[in-house]
Amino acid sequence: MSSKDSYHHGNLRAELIEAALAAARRSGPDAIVLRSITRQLRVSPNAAYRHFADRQALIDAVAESIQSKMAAAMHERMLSIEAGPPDERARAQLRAVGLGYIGFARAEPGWFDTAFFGVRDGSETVTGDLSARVPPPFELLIDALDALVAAGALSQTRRVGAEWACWSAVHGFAQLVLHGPLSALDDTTVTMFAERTVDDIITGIH
Amino acid sequence: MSSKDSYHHGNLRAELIEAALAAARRSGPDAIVLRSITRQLRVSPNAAYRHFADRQALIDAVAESIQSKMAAAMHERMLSIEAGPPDERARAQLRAVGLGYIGFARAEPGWFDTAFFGVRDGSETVTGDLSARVPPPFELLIDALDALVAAGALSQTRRVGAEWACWSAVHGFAQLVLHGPLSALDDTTVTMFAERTVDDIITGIH
DNA sequence: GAGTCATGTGTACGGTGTTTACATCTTAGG
DNA sequence: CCTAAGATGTAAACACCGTACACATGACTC
Repeated sequence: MSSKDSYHHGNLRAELIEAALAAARRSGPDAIVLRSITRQLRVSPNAAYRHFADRQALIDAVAESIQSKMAAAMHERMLSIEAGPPDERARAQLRAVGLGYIGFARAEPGWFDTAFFGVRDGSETVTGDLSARVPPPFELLIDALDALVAAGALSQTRRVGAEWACWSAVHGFAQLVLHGPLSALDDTTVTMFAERTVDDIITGIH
Repeated sequence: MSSKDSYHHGNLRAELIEAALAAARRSGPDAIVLRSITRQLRVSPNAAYRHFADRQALIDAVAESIQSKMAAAMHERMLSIEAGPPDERARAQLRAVGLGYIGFARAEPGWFDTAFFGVRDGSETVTGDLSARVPPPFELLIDALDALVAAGALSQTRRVGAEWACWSAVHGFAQLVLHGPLSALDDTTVTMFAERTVDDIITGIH
């Protein structure tokens, strides 16, 4: 029991994020509705405003949390790669990053939809720290590409811009699976196409 | 003047779509709000329900319209490709499809966000015609890939699944540009990375 | 000309994010 | 220890939203 059921909740900010995480997991970012979440926590609707500037700020916090979980899942998948020739190993790691990205999206569609730049309002200028906050999953990708260079499997000149090609491919595939035509296909077929897509982009960047 | 400013509007369905298109163009799908649009057309909020089952139905109609515009824009870009060796030409066409897709997204971000499977509510099962309605832009991609096979530049076995890899790459890139980190970069740099991504995926599918 | 049906309006309900003013608890300083 | 300040909760209200239901209007058919 972390709540003190008195006037002051004591741990609201954390529990708001947790409840929002649970809601998003079931039904995506639109399920993060302040009134519903505060109701769950037996707290007035406005209580949330003591911890978040507005709804979007809560969503952002949730997104950050999800990104960490996602990076952890991807990292775990990378660990199960046996050693071998450095270049082959580097390529396998990169492959694991891509398949891990897609795998997380398929395993946790609600979370995935919440994690990255959801379709926001049109008149939005991202505030400031554009280059500062790098999503942990993206960092994994950067590292994998750098390792590929270090292993001599990718030239320095071809290295520049490769991250965008890779991220584009896996992110787009995730969208197609979660909300596009690929959602109609059975799991094994989707897995096949996912591997095809990841392998192709890895081949392509060389 | 297409309106008759009497009790019956006379052309409401079409004008609803048009107004929704204009709103979406400025600020994306969230800007398609029934009350605002019906207000513009000097019509009661419920009037829309005589032509669309609900808000989503209107959005779907708008999306379909945008997809047509998009395919037209992409097609136009393909026309400006001079003749040459069949395989080179086929590859150039495919490249134009990809760059056209991304180009449209950058030129009309609000429309692009509305055109495809926007992040919907979690508890949604797409109703029925999964395989039936193929977005026109996607058809262009299919044709370009088939042409690549016909030109002998892509084997039959490598053909299967190639559309998903290609679509994934360009769609993902569009997301990264519109709502992701790439939005912070200047236009020429983004164009460079777009070309890189498209070229890489085309190389990769072979 | 009468009646039917498509298409519009009025009113109302339940939901939302957010603001403003006020209540309560915690905690630091004299 | 007591008090003032600041952090954190509540209450009421506002301005929206999508949508259901009953009713009004007008166009087209027999």
